Amino acid sequence: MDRSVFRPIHTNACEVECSSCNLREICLPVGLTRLEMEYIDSRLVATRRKVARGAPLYQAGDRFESLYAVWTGFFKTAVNSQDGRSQVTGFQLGGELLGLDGIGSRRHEVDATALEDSQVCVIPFEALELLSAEVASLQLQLHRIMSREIVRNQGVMLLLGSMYAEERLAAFLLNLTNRLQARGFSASSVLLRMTREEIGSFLGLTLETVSRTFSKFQADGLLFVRNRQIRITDPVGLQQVLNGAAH
Amino acid sequence: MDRSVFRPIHTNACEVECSSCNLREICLPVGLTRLEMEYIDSRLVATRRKVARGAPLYQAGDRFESLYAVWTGFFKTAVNSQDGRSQVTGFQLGGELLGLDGIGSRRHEVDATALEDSQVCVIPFEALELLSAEVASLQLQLHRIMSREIVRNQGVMLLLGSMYAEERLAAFLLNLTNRLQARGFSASSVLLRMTREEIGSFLGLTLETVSRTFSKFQADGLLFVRNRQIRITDPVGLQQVLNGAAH
DNA sequence: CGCGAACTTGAGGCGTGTCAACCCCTGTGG
DNA sequence: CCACAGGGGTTGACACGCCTCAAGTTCGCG
Repeated sequence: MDRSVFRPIHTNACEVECSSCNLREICLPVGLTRLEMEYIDSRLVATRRKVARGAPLYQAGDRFESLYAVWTGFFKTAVNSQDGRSQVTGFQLGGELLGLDGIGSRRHEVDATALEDSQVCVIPFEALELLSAEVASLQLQLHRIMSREIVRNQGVMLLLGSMYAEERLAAFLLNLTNRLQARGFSASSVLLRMTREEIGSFLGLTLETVSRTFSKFQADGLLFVRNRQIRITDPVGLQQVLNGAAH
Repeated sequence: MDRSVFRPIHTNACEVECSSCNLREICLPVGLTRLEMEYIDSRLVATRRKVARGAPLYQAGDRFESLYAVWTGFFKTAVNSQDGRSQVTGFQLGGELLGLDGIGSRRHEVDATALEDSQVCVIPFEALELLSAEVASLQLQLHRIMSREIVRNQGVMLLLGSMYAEERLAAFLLNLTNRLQARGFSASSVLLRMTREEIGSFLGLTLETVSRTFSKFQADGLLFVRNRQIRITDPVGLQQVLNGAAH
C-alpha cells in the first residue's frame, strides 16, 4: 500500500470517514449505500485540514490536486482579473465542495478563503476519479455536483445581469437561509460571516448600497439588522421583493 | 445488439463518428488516442440532429437524456426566472458542448436555441457515463469540460459584477474572436449571429447601450460596424478598453 | 481598553435604463 | 418592378438607480 497518502501534507491533517460523518446526507456521498460508503472510505483516503479565519484554502495559480468538502465553517471563492478587479463568486458552507475550478487546467483558477475558523475534508482528485470509474453512484454524484454548480452560476448571472439592488439582496438572503435551514439552522435568525463589502462584491454592488438596502428592508419591516446579526421577520415579503414587487 | 439506438429519434438523425470528424481536436474527444476514439465510436452511438434557425435544441423543463456537441452553426443558452426575467448565459459554436445543465436534475434548466441553421451530435449521457468509467482519458476530458464551464461562468460573473459597458462589450468581442480564430476563422472580420438585444442580455445591458457602445468603438477607431458585420481594426486597443483604460 | 476595521448615512454625480422617433434592410406579394 | 410591412438597429433626451466621496459611529479583536 502506498503509505504516502497517510503522510499529513498540512499541519492539522488526520484520516476521516464519510460513513461516520454527520454531513454524509448533504455532501459528496449522497445516494451511496452503506456498503458503497464503507468501500470508498477504504479506498479514498481523505484527510482533514484546518483553515483559520481569513486564511486561504487555496489561491489562483496553486497546483490542483484535491477537492475539498467543507466540514465545519464558512468559505468564499473569488476570481481576480489581470487588472486587479476582484469578484466574489460564491459562499460555501458545510457539505459543499470546493476546488472544482482546478480540474480543467490542473491549477486553481480562483481564491478560496475561510471566513471563519473552518475544517475541510481533503479529497485527492486522482483517487476520486479512479473510484468514480468503479462506483457508478459516486460518478453520478460527482457529475451531479458539477452540473448543479454550473446551474447555480447561471442563476447568479441572471441576478447580476437583470436585477435591482433590492432584488439581489433578497435573493442572497433567501438563498442563504434556505441552505442554512437544510443544515438544521434557523431560517430566520442568521449571523452573517462576511462583510458588507464581500456581499457587495458577490452581488455586483458597493458596500454602501448593501448597507442602505439592509436599512431599507428594516424600515419596510422585512427584517431586523444589527451589523451581522439578521433576523428575517417577513420571508414572504422578501420573496415578493425578489419577484420584482417593487417595480 | 440494441437496435433502438439506430432508430432516428428526430427527423434528421444519422450515425456519426468522432474519429472522422473535423472537430475532433476541439470537441469532446480531445486528447484521446486514435484507438480510443475508434473504440468510443463503436460504443457511443451518437446521432446527428438538425436545428433550424430560431428553433430550440431543448428547453428548460425538458427531460435530460443527452449532451449535444455543436457540429455546425451557432447557439445561445438562456435562463428564465419564475417572474419572467430572462438572461442569455452563453453563446456556443462548433465543438462546444450543450446540455451540461441537465445532469444534476435530469431535466434541462435552461433553454438552448439555434441562432442559425445548425447541426449537433447527440451524445446519450448514460452511454457516455458508462464509457467514461472505462476510458480514463474520456473521463478526464468530460471533467475538464465541466470544470472549464464553471470557470467560464465565473469569468462572466466578474464581467457582470464589476465592469462598465465598454469593458463588457470589449470582453465579449475579444472572447468571440478568439474562439472563432481557434476554429480557423478570421479574428478581425466577424459576422455576428445574434441581435443587439441578445448581446445585451448576455452582458447585462440594454440593446440601446450595446448599439451606442458599438458606435463609440467605431468613433474611437477600434472597429467598423455595419449591422451585424464587424471588422476589428485595433484589437490591442480593445484589449486596453477591457483592462480599464478608460477609467 | 484602545485602535483599526466595519458599518451607517448623506449629498451629489455619473453611467446606464427608458421612452421615443427614425432609418435601414430584407422579404413578400401585387 | 415597386409598395409595403416588420424586425432590427441607431440616435437623442431625459430619468433614475447606483456609485463616489466624505463624515461620523460602532463593533470587535488583540
